[in-house]
Amino acid sequence: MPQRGRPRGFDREEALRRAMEVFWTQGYDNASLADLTRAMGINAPSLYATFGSKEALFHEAVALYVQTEGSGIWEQVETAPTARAAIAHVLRATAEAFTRGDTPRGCMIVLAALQMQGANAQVCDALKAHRQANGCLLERRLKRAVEEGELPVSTDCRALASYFVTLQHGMSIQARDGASRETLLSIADCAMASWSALTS
Amino acid sequence: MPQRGRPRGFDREEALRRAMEVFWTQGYDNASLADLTRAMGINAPSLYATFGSKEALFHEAVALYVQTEGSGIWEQVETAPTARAAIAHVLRATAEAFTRGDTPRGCMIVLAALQMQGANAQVCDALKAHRQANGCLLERRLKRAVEEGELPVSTDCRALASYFVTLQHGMSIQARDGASRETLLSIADCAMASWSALTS
DNA sequence: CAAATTATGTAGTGATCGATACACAAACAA
DNA sequence: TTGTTTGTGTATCGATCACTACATAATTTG
Repeated sequence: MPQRGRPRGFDREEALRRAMEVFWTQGYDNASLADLTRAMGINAPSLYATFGSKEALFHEAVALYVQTEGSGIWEQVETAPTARAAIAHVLRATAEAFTRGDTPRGCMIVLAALQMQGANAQVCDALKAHRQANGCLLERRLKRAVEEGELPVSTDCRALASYFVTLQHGMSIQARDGASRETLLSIADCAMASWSALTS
Repeated sequence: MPQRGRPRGFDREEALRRAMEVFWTQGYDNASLADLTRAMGINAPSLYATFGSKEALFHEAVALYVQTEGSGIWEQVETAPTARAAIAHVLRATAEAFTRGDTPRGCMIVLAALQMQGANAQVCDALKAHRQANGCLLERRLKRAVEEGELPVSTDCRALASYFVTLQHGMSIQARDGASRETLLSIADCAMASWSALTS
C-alpha cells in the first residue's frame, strides 16, 4: 500500500527549505507562523499536520541547514591532510558561505536563538549542542595532529580549538553587520598567519 | 521651583539598571513588558510616563550598559602605552567581564538583537553602530601605533582590527554557551601569542 | 483652603502570538 | 457505490503582545 487518503498538495522538502530560510534570517522567535506559512505557501493546519509544531519544524530546519549549508564548512575537517589545512579550509569556507549573496548572511546555528528563556530553552540548547560539537570536532582533529607528529605534544588542543571556533562564531556577527567577503577572508588570513606562533 | 505634582515613587536609575539586566539576559524581543515591569518594580503606565516606550527604554539601557559595563573593556584603548597593550587589555577585560558571575554572560551589544526585521530594525541598527564603533576604535589605535613607529607601515590596520573585534564578538557566544573564564582567557592568550606574526 | 500638576493602579485596548475545531476535498479499499 | 483515511481551507481559540484611558493619589502653587 503506497499511500492512503488525500495526497499532500505541496513538496515537503521544498516547504522545509523555505522554512529554514525564514528561521535563518529572522531567528526562531521572530519567525512568526504567519511568516512561515506565507513563505512555505501553505496554511497553518498543513504545517502542523506535516511537521507537528513550530519547534519541531525548527529542529528539522536546523538538521537541513547542517546537512546542506554547514557541510561545506565542516565536512573536510577529518579528511584534510593536515590540521592546518583543515582549519584553514573551515575559516575560508566560512568567509565564502557567509557572503554568498543568495542566502542569508552568517550562520543559522549561531544567530537563530541566543536568549535561552523559558519556552526557548530547548531550541537554544539544540543550537548550543551543535556549536559545541564543532568545537569538539576541531579539538579532536588537533589531537590527531599531535599524535601524527604535525603538532608538538605541548600543544593545548582545547585552547586552540576554542580560539578558532570563537573566531568562526564572531564571523557570523561580522557577516550580519555587512562585512564583505574580502574582510572575512582577511580575518581568516590573520588567524592562519599566526598558525606557527600558536603551535610551537 | 524644584518639582511640581506628585513625586515619582521609585528610583529612575535603579529601575533603568534592572531593565538593562532584563534586556541583557533576554534580548530586546524576548523581554516582554511584563518581564520589565516585574523586574523594575513598577507598573506599565509608570514605565511609559518615565521612559516613553519599550524601544526608548532599550536605548537608554544600551547607553547605561556602554557607560558602566562596557567602559572597563574599551576605555583604555586610547590611553594604553602601546597598541599591543591596548588590545591585550581589551581581550583580557572581555574574558573577565563576560564571566563575572553577578552579571549576565556575554555582551549585551552583541547578544540583545541580531535579527533585523521590520520593527526591530532601529534597535538592531543602534547595536550594529556600537559594534562598528568598537572596530573603528581599534583601527584608529592601530593606525596611531603605525604613526608612532610601534608597528610597520605595511600593517593592514583595518584587517587587524576586524580580526580582533571578530574574536571579541565570538567570545560573547562562547560565554553564553558556558565557557569558563579560563577558557576565554586562553582564547585571548592565543590571539596575543600571534601578535608578532600578525605585525611584521 | 482650592487649583494646578504629576504619578500611580486598575483595567482594558486592538493586534498578534502559536495552535486547533470542524467541515469539506481527494485519494484508496471493499 | 460506500466507507475509510488523510490533507486543505476557513475561521477561530485562549494567551500574550505593546500600549493606554481613566480615575485617583500626592505634591506644589496661589
